[in-house]
Amino acid sequence: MKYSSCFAKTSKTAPADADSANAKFLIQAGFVDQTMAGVYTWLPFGLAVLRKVEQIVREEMNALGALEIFMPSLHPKEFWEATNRWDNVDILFKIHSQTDKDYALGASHEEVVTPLAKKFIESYKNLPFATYQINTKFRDELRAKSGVLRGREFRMKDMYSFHTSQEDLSTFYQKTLEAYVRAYSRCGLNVKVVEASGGIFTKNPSHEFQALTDAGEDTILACSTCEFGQNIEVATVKEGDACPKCGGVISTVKGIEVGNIFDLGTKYSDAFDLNFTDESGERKKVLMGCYGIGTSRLVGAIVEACHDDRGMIWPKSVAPFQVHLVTLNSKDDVVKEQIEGTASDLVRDLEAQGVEVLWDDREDVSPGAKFADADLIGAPLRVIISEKSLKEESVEWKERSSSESRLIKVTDVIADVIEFVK
RNA sequence: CGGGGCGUAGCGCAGAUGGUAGCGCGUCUGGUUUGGGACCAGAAGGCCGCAGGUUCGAAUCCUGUCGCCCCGACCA
Repeated sequence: MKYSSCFAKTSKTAPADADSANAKFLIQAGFVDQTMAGVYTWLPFGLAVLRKVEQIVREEMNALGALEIFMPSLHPKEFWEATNRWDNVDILFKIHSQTDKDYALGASHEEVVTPLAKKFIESYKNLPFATYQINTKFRDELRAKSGVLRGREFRMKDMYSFHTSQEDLSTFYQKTLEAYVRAYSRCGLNVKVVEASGGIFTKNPSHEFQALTDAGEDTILACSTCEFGQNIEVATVKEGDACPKCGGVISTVKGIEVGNIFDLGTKYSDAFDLNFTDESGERKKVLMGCYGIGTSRLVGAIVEACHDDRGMIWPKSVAPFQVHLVTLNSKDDVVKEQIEGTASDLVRDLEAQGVEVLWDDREDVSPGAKFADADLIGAPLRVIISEKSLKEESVEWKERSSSESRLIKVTDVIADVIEFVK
């Protein structure tokens, strides 16, 4: 893709009121645009990242055997009344129609998926199964904040599982926990799995997935040596204590909650009378689990964890493109043509190999401005083609995460890039 | 929802004591430039968030209102 063809440009100045790194850089680099408080448009570069994150999550859910569906965001009032959440959930957006009907905008989808499952579950032979969607959620938060970390409209992957026994649910719950850790890891983010409150969902323990960074709004008590961690809301340990698992020291850290899983038990099966017939012909409640990953928040968390003072530093797996190609102008028309020719050949060959390239083809912009934009946008690899490099029959290779650059022969670039993006 | 801050050109900002709006960046034209956000000349671009009020006169004072950000409360 040519930079000049993208309408969403970078800005030299950061937005004045953005405090968090994700808001600052995502807006300044033209990845998102704020429509209103807590609501963002995902622009081409930002959408590319969001899609990659969601695809990774999708692959991990598919690997669990869950099947993807797509549920509506407009919900009938009756579904939310069935769980007493119409009047008791403050964050629920409610809509009144011209035909005098009430609807909710989906803040979550237990109320939709449970009646749905009821249509297909009759006996133990239909169980277990899990289904998920990646969709937009609406929550009337009192205060949106921190860029895409806490919005009123945001993207979320939510999965629901249905079981005949607690053992089966627990097994699936554990497998999901492991799949979540893999998904975050593939997105370039290290997370801590912590014990958390089940909120209004369940009395059973739940687990949160916390990206540990000072920008986080959650307080975590974590062992410095083993994986033990608890959200301060439910913590049975305090700072300085010995870890109950390994004896290490417990310390306080900040985290961004990028996922949460719940053992729902029969909470929703009770509300919607979701039953199955077991082997002996007895009617029993279906056991459910629900599992969420805020995918747009995850993008924000990645920025919080992966940036420096010049801009974002995308992990290869979720970068909007792998290669940021910069061509520098020459006053010599012949050399200029060589530079352009080399660049367009390189773009063509890389794209043929499935490598995504942003080519900064602007002619009226100084080298410094192009470098600053490359640092801001944060593609993993910057490749410069210039008069200087072509004299050595080379391009200049610089990784965003490193301060060193080196020359690579033009004839070797394709192979080296393919190796790099692997 | 309580507390605080801020709304002036696309972005970042300046506009004591009221007199009808300016700077930098960006944009457009022309020219010179080209390895870490180049330079010169010219130009376009504003209902000073919105609504009332005070005044001969309001970006400026008063009242209300809307919006954005931060802290807190809240948070599946």
